[in-house]
Amino acid sequence: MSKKHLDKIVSLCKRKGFVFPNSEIYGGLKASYDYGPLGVDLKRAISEKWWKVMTHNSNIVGLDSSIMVHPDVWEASGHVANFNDPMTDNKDNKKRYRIDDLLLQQKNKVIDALCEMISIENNNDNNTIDKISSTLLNDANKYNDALESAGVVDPFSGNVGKWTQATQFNLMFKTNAGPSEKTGKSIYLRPETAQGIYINYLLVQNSMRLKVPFGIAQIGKAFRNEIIARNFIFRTREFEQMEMQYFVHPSEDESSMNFWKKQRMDFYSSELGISNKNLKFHQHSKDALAHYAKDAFDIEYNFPFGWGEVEGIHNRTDFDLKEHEKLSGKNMMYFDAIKNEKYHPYIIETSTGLNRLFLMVLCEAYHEDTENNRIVLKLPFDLAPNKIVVCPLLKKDGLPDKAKEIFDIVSSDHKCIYDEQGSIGKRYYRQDEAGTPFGITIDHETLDNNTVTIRERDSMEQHRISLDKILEFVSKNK
RNA sequence: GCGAGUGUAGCUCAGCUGGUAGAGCACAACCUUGCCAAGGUUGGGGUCGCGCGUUCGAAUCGCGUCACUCGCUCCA
Repeated sequence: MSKKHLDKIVSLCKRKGFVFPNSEIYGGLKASYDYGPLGVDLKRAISEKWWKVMTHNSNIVGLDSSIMVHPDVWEASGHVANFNDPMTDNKDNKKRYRIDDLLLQQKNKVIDALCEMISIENNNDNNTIDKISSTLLNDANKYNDALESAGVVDPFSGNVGKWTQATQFNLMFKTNAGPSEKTGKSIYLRPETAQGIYINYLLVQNSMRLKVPFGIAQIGKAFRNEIIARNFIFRTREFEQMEMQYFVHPSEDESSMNFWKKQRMDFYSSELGISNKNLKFHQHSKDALAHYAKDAFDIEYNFPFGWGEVEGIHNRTDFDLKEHEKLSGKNMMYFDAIKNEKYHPYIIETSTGLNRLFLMVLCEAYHEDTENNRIVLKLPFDLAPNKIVVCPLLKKDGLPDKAKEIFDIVSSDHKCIYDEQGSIGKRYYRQDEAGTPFGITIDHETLDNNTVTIRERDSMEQHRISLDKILEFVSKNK
């Protein structure tokens, strides 16, 4: 599938009511999209599949925690410290660097010069580096040209760079709780839903009388100030996560990791109809691991723009629980009454982006049927926004009345749509493009003997069946 | 954030070196049509992303801005 396909999918999404650009009448807002009537149904169908697969398992329960939480949560999680990296650009070649990364690659005399400039001692350690970068940031105006005058070399060009002053990139959205800017408290919109699970995990465990291993599942919005937001709905600043955090005994972490890797990969093929050839695992290398992770796998999908992550399966160890215990001073240990043992469970995280799954499902379903000159969205029946289109063959002779009657009956079991506009072929094609799996057509014969033709979207085959066999046919052929 | 490109009707686009907008599809109404788009008639819809400037006059030129695409960069 080529990049051109993405353009076509974007256009189809807008035409058919799946996804609209947000705030379009005001010129748009970067990387912000709205889900239209068909889109919201598709998105909901995907999340319902996930919810069912997760929480119908007896030892996984649901949670809906708040988007806004106590700011200390993000101190404890490491998000405040780890995602506020001071950056600088080299104006000569437009390269951008994290200042700490850059300094690590400098000769000692350069670091010495910087230390002297900001009057600290050079201990030749990471602490010194951190101190330099935070000072450059905090007094950005004063140390405007510090990097350049200290002779900091651009590793790419090998020359001293023309460095801009240190700039902070805040990955978290900061806002104010309380009606007054002055008295209110600065808080963050959550950058991941996981922390809401961790801070509640003992309450959940107690109230549901759960024993390790158990899981907590949550679907909700998260917010990140991505530096680049691109590829349609693939990376947006506001997005919806579906996370399941699985709490295990520390000795069980690796087996649990393997279990969930398989479970999650299977989900895509068996529940969402994604072809295996378009899916793969990607293991994070040890030095690319997040600050909390011991091991991490992504599930990637072959998007029109290349392989992209749709889910992360991470071994987060006991890092988060221990950090929360440290900062809050509250016990975060699980008590195993049978073994009479107290410990911090390890957490295996499965974290997926609903919006990405949505895009993946659309990319997978999109087909150009050149033989019949039509576009078909081959969505699985369960995911299709509309299941059946009901059409009178002609807009006369009482056929519309009969069709509406049938529409009412079938609608009680399946989401249906009624269409009498245009030629019958045109109406079929319209629905093919929206992914509607079946079409029922009412003709004069229907008036005589209560039979209709039912047409299948993918094969375009038609069958004559009696009215009372519609549901049976649909459930057999979906 | 930097660089390049793009921005005209719901969608895809045309509009030459400036003279105040078009097509196809889509949509709506009516006719036609007895099962797989593109038949007929009629109609709705655009201050040409937005702002400022140059000009007698700008969709067309310049600057700024917003958005999208691509490349760097970043990515829990």
